[in-house]
Amino acid sequence: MDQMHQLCAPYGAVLTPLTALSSSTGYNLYENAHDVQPTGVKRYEINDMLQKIMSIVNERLDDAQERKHAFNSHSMQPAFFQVLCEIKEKIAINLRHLPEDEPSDPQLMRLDNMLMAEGVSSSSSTAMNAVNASVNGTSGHGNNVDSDSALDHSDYRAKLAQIRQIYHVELEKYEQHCNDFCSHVVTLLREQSQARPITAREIDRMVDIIRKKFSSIQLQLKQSTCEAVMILRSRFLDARRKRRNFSKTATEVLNEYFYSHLSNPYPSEDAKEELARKCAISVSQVSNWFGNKRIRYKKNIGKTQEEANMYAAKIASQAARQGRSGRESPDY
DNA sequence: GCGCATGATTGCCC
DNA sequence: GGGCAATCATGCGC
Repeated sequence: MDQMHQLCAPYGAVLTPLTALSSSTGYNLYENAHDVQPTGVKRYEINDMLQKIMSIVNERLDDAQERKHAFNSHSMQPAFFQVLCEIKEKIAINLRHLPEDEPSDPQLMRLDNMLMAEGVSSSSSTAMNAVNASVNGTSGHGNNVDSDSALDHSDYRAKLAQIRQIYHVELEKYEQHCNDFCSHVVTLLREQSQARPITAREIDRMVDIIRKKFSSIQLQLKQSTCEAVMILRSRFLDARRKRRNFSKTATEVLNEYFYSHLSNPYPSEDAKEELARKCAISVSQVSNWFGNKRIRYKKNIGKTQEEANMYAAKIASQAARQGRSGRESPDY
């Protein structure tokens, strides 16, 4: 914002160095003993002009138009402009000292990624896909959903859609204000460039600075949105703790695999996917099931022996049937 | 309502 | 990252 202050500073801010520099510019304002300048303009005229310039900045733009026009058409205006150019050169308000474009903020990138992943900052169709993926994700219910959880899901979707809507409305508002402010500043600087040296590149720089300021506000908006999504998500995840037992068929399929691979009950990723497909559950649910099963089998090996025998007999009879029909035994 | 079964989560280890 | 062990939270039969 310092650069903005420097560029938008009242004319008075550069009038003090004007005195000091006047002798070196050839427009010595005060040293003439008879109060007459080399151009034939008297000292009181210069003071009068400076006073007018000073007062212009305190007036409304509309009210100042006439006086600005008078200033621009004044015979001393080109000389004054030249003085300001040289002053500017001396006090080094130039682009060499302005910082180059900064790399993308990693925090902003993280927030953007999260908002994209949650389907908040992407297009609407992609957003709903992301929401659906989030709701029916790998660690979720899979296809094992009932009407209660469906209600939870629709509630989650509705709330996420609400967050998305608020986010986009606010974002649009910020962008609108930013554009309005930028165009206002550009107009102002272009107008001022008639009276003092302001290059097009400096105006562009100023617009960049303003946009960066507004992007910091956007960052806050993104942070707030992320927080809201996280809170909503954590509530939904809590709700997902309401587990549902697997279907009888699913449990049988899993048990058959477990007891037929009792020497090494560690299904490969492919086998887990196949089991997940057969049982209509997710791969992570299959992993959970086998994790629980291994521990509980080991803890209770005597008690589960009966179950093991039952499945062993079942597997043997299946193998016998398949042998008679010439089919190969299923292998995950 | 109680106790057990069971799916999910968490923290730790390798 | 996968597996183990402990634990939580819920389902379910009695």
